[in-house]
Amino acid sequence: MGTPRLPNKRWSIDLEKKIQEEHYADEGAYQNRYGFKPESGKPIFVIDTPPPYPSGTWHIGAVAQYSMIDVLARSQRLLGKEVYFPWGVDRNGINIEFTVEKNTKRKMKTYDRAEFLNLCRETIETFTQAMRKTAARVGLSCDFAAEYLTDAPDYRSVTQSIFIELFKKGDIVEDLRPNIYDPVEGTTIADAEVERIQRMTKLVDVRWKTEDGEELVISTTRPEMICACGVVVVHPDDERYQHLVGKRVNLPMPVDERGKSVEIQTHPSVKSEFGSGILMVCSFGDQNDVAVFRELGLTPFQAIDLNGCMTSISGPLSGLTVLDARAKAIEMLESDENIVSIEERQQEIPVSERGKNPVEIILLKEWYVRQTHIQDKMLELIEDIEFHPPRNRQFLLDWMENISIDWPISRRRWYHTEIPIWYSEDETHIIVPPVGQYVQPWKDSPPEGSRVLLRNTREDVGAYSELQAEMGQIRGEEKVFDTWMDSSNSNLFVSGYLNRPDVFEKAFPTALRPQGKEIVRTWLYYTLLKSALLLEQPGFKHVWIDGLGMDPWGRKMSKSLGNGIDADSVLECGSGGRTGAWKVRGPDGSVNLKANKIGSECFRLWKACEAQVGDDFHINPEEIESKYFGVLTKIFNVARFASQFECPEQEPSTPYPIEDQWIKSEFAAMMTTAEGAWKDLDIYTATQALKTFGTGVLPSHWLEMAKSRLYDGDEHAAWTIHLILKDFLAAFSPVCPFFCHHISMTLYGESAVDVDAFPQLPAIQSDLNAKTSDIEAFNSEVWKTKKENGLSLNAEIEGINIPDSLEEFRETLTRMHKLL
RNA sequence: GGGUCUGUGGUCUAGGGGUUUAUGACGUCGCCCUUACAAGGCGAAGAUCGAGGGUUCAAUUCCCUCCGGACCCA
Repeated sequence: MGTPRLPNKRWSIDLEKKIQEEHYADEGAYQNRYGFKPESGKPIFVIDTPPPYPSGTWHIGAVAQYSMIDVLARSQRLLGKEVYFPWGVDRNGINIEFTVEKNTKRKMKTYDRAEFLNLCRETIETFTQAMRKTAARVGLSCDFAAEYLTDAPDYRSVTQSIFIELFKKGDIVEDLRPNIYDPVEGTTIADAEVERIQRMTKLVDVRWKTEDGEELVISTTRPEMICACGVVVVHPDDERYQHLVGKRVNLPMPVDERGKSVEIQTHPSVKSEFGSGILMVCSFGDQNDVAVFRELGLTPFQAIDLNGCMTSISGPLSGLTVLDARAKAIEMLESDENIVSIEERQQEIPVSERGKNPVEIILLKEWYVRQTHIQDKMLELIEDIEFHPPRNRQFLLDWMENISIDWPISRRRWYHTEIPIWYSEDETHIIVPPVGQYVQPWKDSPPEGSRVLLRNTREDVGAYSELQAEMGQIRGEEKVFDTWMDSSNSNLFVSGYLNRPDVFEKAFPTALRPQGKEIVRTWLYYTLLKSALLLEQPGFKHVWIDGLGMDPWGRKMSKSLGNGIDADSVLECGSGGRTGAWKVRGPDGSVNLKANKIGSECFRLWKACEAQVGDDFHINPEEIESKYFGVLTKIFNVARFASQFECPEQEPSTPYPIEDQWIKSEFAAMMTTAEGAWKDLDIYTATQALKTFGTGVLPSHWLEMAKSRLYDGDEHAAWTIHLILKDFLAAFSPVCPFFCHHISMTLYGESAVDVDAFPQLPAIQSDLNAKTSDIEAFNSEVWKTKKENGLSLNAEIEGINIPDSLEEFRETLTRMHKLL
């Protein structure tokens, strides 16, 4: 026995930070420890981490989730896998464009394109730096040296090459179709980017006349769209209007370049109880109009142009914005006495998620990824993927069931990956770059190795260098990709597609996709779509879909609610003796939360213990500290206690006393559970098992039994405590890596985070494990009796009987409790 | 408005027809500085398992409806 080799009396945030800094400081050592070494010979385990989008603050829920991905990465290393835990940053997209516009108070399209891109790049780089810091502070063991940025040439070239590959296969098509369009931002958007808001609108009852003079009334909120009306419909079962079906009705507004009347037909989508029960269908007032036009085989009109203004078919409204046109249409209808009534009513209108602008549906020639044809195949492939938790597979299936149109992927924005195409002067040919080459067609010429394809049939007709003269004045595509086009390549990119074919062969399907449940319909779906189209394979072996971080009352954290909690404030809480304080708006006014020490280890332990994968979790710093900091202290003290006893050079060859056999068997049983849980990506079960053992039966029962032997220099006891502690730290290190690293380095000179094979376990003796509850009950009873009799715990006591079931433990229990 | 998931002491959680007078943790209360640990130990109180209906000899567990929450969609 000597002085404890762990000098600190307890775990602290300052100690944690010091260890962390040392850990990250030596890049060589760090890379050696956590870098991806595909040639190591171990089974490859690639994690397709969600590249975070730097926006200035990293949501604490996302940081918590990311720390759990780190737990998965570390636990797989512990199980002997060659883990690739990439650090990627998603930097494409409209968010950063908006940020720059806001900061400079200037709209994107007033800039020179190259100048604007530079501003975006600089801004996003500062955000990225802050995010890297937080990533290190929460203890991520990513391969930071291999950082990838989705706006960097190497990543974008993969996106472009995949686009070309899919185009050649016929899975990407160009077509004139109705598109959801944000006229303010000047771009098409996908279904997934539309949201709806409530607003007041005028519902106008307009008088129409059939060609033979019968009057009918049609209610509409969009009278300016009358010029694009293709048909008037009634419900097939509506008795009131059967006589009208087949007749023609005159448009109540003047129009140009089109017929002045339309036919009356039937359609089941009409709600007879709404207004008069007669509906005008225009190209395109809403999604239903799109469906009716398609079903009835009508030719759509182009009523609104790319600037959100009325086109020439609207006659006197032409050139006006939609809102002005609506006002003028009402005015004109009124002066012609064609308005029966106007009613103010609340209505839900579709707006763009990013700009909150009312969107229009207009006809545009855009690029699409075909997806409706492959749904059945995808369903088949997805069956091979293991979901964690299994029920979250349903989110994906539900979304897939609702896929009815192809995925529009072109956008009229700038800070995105460019569509890698040039068009010949006569528009019949397209020119594409060679694989792996990043191009910006809006400013560059086709690079060496570019090919010429027929635009319609995709047939390769030769090298651009040879056909250049025939192409005439070529035009570079100005449009860019939807950012999901980039993100949905992440698993291919990190698994080595195109860049490391040798690795890709072993690494695909990607071992694990961890993500939040809110982006199943986008990131997960689009990624699986790509894998299905390109490779006819499921993209992943495992998909791990976690819940979301909520405020302490279970509500979503948001700026408008004022209930957000900053991640850095929690991770830094307790450093330099500073306490943390948070003012959070709750359901009944503001609440002040206080904590003295949290840090990354406690934060990670909390998330690991608190919620099963898939469940939403409440984030309350006070709770994190009170429930989990004590666990660290307890385990730290067990180690500190153990550290005063030398570990024997060799395992003693004589038989172990019964209590040592018992605790080793208990330990083996617990570790078996933990190992199974780690294999199963079940953080909760593994951590709970370790925590319960490490703070419960080990210190409270066995340590008390073995204490006197330890003080007496007993080799069996010393060997046992160190055997258990060392392997415990290895198994616990995925959750609290710096904590375990520090203790194991101090005691054993080897780091728990470097263990790359799950420890060999002692034999499980189930007859001994069966005694555990009796032992715990007996000990409790003795402690209680001593307390009731006012005796200190190390006082002698008489009159206590050891039950028959614990006969084998008679000697140790007698010594432990000083029974007489 | 629709779909999916979810609902166990103040908080988080285990259990998934009878072995349950429902597990454990935190918090609360009471007692105790017992040589690793008061960031500890012992003990106590606290839940009609969201509400109502049904199936069953038996429901916290299965079914239905409703209510709350979350995610997604319209």
